[in-house]
Amino acid sequence: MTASPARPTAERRRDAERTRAEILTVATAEFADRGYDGARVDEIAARTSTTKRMIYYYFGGKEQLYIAVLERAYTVIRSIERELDVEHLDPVEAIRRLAELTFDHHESHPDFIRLVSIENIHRAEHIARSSTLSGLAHPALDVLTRILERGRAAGVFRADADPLDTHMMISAFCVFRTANRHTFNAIFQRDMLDPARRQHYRAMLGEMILSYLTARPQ
Amino acid sequence: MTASPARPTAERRRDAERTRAEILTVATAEFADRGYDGARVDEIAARTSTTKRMIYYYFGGKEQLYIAVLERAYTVIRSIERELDVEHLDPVEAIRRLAELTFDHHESHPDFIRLVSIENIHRAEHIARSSTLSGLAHPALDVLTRILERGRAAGVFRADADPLDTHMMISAFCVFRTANRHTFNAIFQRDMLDPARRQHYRAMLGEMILSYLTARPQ
Amino acid sequence: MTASPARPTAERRRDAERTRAEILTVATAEFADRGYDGARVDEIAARTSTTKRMIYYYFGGKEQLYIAVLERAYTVIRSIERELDVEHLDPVEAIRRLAELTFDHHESHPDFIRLVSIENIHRAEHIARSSTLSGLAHPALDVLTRILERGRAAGVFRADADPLDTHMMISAFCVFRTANRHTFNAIFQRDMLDPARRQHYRAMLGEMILSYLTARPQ
Amino acid sequence: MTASPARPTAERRRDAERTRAEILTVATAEFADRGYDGARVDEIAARTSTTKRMIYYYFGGKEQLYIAVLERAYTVIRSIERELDVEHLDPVEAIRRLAELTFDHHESHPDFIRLVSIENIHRAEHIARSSTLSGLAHPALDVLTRILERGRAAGVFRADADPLDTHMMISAFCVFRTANRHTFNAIFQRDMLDPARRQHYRAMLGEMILSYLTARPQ
DNA sequence: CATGAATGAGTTTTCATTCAT
DNA sequence: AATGAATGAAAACTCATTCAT
Repeated sequence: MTASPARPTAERRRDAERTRAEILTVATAEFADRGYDGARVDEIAARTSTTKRMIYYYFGGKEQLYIAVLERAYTVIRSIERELDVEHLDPVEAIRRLAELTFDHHESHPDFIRLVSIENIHRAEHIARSSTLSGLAHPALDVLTRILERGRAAGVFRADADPLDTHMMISAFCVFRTANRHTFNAIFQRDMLDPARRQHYRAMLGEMILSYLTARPQ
Repeated sequence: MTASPARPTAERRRDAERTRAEILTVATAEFADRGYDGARVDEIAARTSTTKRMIYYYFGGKEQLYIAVLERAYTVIRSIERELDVEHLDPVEAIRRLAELTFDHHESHPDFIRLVSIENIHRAEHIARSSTLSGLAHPALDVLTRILERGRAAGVFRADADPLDTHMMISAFCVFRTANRHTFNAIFQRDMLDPARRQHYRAMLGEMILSYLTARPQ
Repeated sequence: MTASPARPTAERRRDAERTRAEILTVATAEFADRGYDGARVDEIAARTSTTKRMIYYYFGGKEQLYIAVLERAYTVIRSIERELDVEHLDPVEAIRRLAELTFDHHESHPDFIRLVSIENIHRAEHIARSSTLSGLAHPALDVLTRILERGRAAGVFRADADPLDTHMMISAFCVFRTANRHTFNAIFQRDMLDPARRQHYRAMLGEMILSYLTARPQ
Repeated sequence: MTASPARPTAERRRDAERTRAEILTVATAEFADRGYDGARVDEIAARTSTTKRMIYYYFGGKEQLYIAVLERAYTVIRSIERELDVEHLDPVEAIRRLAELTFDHHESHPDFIRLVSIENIHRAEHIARSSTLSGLAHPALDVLTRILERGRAAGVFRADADPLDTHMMISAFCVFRTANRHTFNAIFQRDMLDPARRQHYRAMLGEMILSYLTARPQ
């Protein structure tokens, strides 16, 4: 009867989605910045266009919000990994390219690295609690698996090269550079994220991984 | 009522030192376990034979206690590094041995690794605030510097091999294995600290470092 | 060394005890007045000479405070019951006297009756959680048991008279009069606690119990 | 989009009535279960096929909903009382039968008893606020009045037997058995609602009331 | 009639720190 | 050197109710 309108349900739902997303974005920054215990729900709310109440309305509590943050962060990273396009290269160049892209992704997602560090401090208990996170695919690992197979078949990679080990070596280097930047700099006065040293580390990673993969096992 | 027994000054000083040390030990465990913000002063006091008041008496507050914990933790690690005795080996074997011993030290000091992660979350602001920590020597780095020099002189190591870069590669691997154990296991179902895989990782680290150092720069 | 004084430890402990007791007294009134969910920790604190923080310091939380209130209330009632001195009377008079004293106790402890009603709304879950409350003695029941035995032996009481049943009949009457006062009055316009009717109800209870106990089972 | 089908007014009214009734049923359970302050509007809405908004639409608010719950509960009980059909019996048997039926009604309406307890905690303020509840007839009391009159006329009942007092004695017993079930059981380890003891209590009530009514006043 | 989103004001709880002796 | 009691400020969380459509 009433010429209702202006804002149909679909539009309002979009608003709700936007509110949820805004909270999530702000919460990601806050949790990454201060850790789970250091983060303040009040602070997250204050940096939002909504109120603290909405955080509880949409997420239920601080912990669930944190889990939602982790879920989104991992999902984003995984979707980036899915863009990896290196399989048209020969195995050696594919690995180098993969390592470099991984290096780049870590550098451009410091919040994600921090969230992972924070989650490790909590012994990954929140990941364990999230079915979303447990069931996530590993695009980068899949790509790596295929490249290593090709390289082994071609005889350029050592026979015992393992995808997950290789992934670990790459990750270790990239994660350490970001996650341990501050203590490393404080102790050794060397900023691993100094742009002037970026190319150096990027090349070093590729050589480290390739020299390992192309070496004969001892 | 009780006429408190006359205790000689020296004895009382020893008691004080013991109390301080006890607090420090408990605090190390608590901070490593829960992070700076997650740690509870009450909890530390409760696990101690003294009272909360003593924490304030001896250390001044939670932050200073945390800094004292960091200082002791770094000092202990450094004194372990000072024990390194690899310089009688030829450069290649010395590096392998150094990497393996570093690997072992990381494995046997998980609390230290956690404290470092925690301190990185706080952007090393407490280390910066501590003159003790800024001025600490780097025995491992000194050893590494001398070995690399010998190796380069002998022509077995690449000319551009840098001590701090090498130290970083070793640390990255060892730290990642411990610090990121939980998320890695949650995501990939592989426990990097599984004793059954220990020897595998230990050898892998040596090969990775040596294949890099002995490779020709590309 | 310092001529310490003014307030020795014992005295301060007494203060603490006084603080605890004050909180308990105020809390008893608040919980009895508004029920568990209706009671406000803030309100209890406000009516106290201490702060809300002290409630948590001494009791741990709202629920534990409520349990402490229940424990004290039951303990007080039991100590009153222990004063019962009716066993020098012949069985009939002893029962009448016991009923009358119970009647009096209920009338003078309306808060206790309210707490019991409230606890029943919560299905006695807090009593179940309190070891103190589960293990409380029942002086009134013990007295009753002995009187009924004497009466049965003398042939004045019916053979199937049971102490707990008798206790229940007495309690039902006394509790109902207090606990259901308000709805009864709202529905029937009769205030069961009107002082003018007090003696009437008091006598009625005695007759009801005694006529039952002295009747032949049908 | 969907051209909502033309529904005749009568049908919509019936839906409305059904919605109202559903809310009332759910609310009765929730209020009886948790008390006025413990009940949650959200919870009631969630257990309903409608939304929270409807509760406010139909009832105005939590308090009015609670009053509506009380009104329906009392109305139901009164209509049951109106079914009482004991006046064809001789006075003694009529009283016994009346007591037993009251006993049965209490047992089969535990939610009603709980609501009455809850309302007493609130000093019957909501009943006072409801004109419906104040003006309710008392069928049971009317029946009782006539039986007692007959009995007194016949000389089998004591001259001072009062209908409302008799009603109170019966109610006290029946209400206590249900309302105080939990604390009684927690304290004395006797479940007054154990089906095995049902007949015992039922007979006991009749004897208690009749022995009183047939006794000579003392 | 109906509904999902939103919210203000309150409510419980926590925590590092200090006081008085 | 030591201690139990105390505390203010802030933090997380809750709930009945209303808004906009």
